Amino acid sequence: MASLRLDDQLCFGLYSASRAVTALYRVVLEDLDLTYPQYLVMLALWERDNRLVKDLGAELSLDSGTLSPLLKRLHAAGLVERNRQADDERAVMVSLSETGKALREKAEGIPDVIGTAMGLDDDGVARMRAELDRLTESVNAYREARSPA
Amino acid sequence: MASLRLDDQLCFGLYSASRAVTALYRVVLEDLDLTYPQYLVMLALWERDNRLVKDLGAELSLDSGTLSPLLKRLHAAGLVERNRQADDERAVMVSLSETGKALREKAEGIPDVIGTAMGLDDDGVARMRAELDRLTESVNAYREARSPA
DNA sequence: CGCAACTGAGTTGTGCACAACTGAATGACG
DNA sequence: CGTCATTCAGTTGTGCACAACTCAGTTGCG
Repeated sequence: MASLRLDDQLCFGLYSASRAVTALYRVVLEDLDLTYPQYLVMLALWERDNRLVKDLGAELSLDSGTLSPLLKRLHAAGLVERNRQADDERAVMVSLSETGKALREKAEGIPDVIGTAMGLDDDGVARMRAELDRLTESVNAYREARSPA
Repeated sequence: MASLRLDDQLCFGLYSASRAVTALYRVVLEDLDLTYPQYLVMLALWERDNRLVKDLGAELSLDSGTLSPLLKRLHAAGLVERNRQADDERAVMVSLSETGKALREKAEGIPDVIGTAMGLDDDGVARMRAELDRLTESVNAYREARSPA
């Protein structure tokens, strides 16, 4: 039976874990002068360059209200270029600059550092990821049913 | 072997899950006119009233930079009182108003709604909470070792 | 064609999260 | 007793996250 006690709640555990991981990234990403959300955008671009703002938003579940200023900062840091599409003037293509591509080298070691800090073996990581994905899916489905977009 | 691929990463799963749960709370807490962090403070006070700002901060791992304006908003909403201690003028005691106490009734149903949305049985919740707590602990220990307070 | 509906990016405003700081109150110690 | 370090709450500034909105560009459709 669920109660209103703070320490019963899975949600608080999730919130705490997420903040703890972000705090670790803050330290690790200091070298690269990136915040965690900026690092996520860079990850997406390192994986596949030349993306529309819309597509980055879909992958990270972030809207233009978050991405526009974030991309402006990445541009100011010299890491990405932004160009409107010729065939659709509404759309903006985001591309890595040479500096942005080069930064990938400095990021190579990060996943292992984070992995070590989490103290999970590969199985543990995979299991937890699967559970978290299922949880996200379930929660989003419930919310969308209750509060239709 | 950890890689820089976005969809490999446990951290992104954690970040996504945390945002999904917060988005669900946003809908559920609409009735109470509370944000999720405000709800956490109310939970802490419903559990034990009359707390110093410092103690709330310790329980929720939030500093005064976050709590001071949040408590100001809870006060403006008529839910809490804030009074400086007579024996230590630095400390501020946070107490529930009658309205704040009464709001608890409206919150009684929330844990079950969230539980249903997450689609986990009691065992699943307990297991996940344990894993998340362990993860938080491990990550915080690593970070504190690497970047001493 | 004409125009209404929609789409994509951006802006504005609110509220967290956190670093860095201020300033008053307290405590420790020679 | 004096003074120096510490503690506590609050403020300021930056950067997400998100709702609500604007506005130009595009599409659909009669």
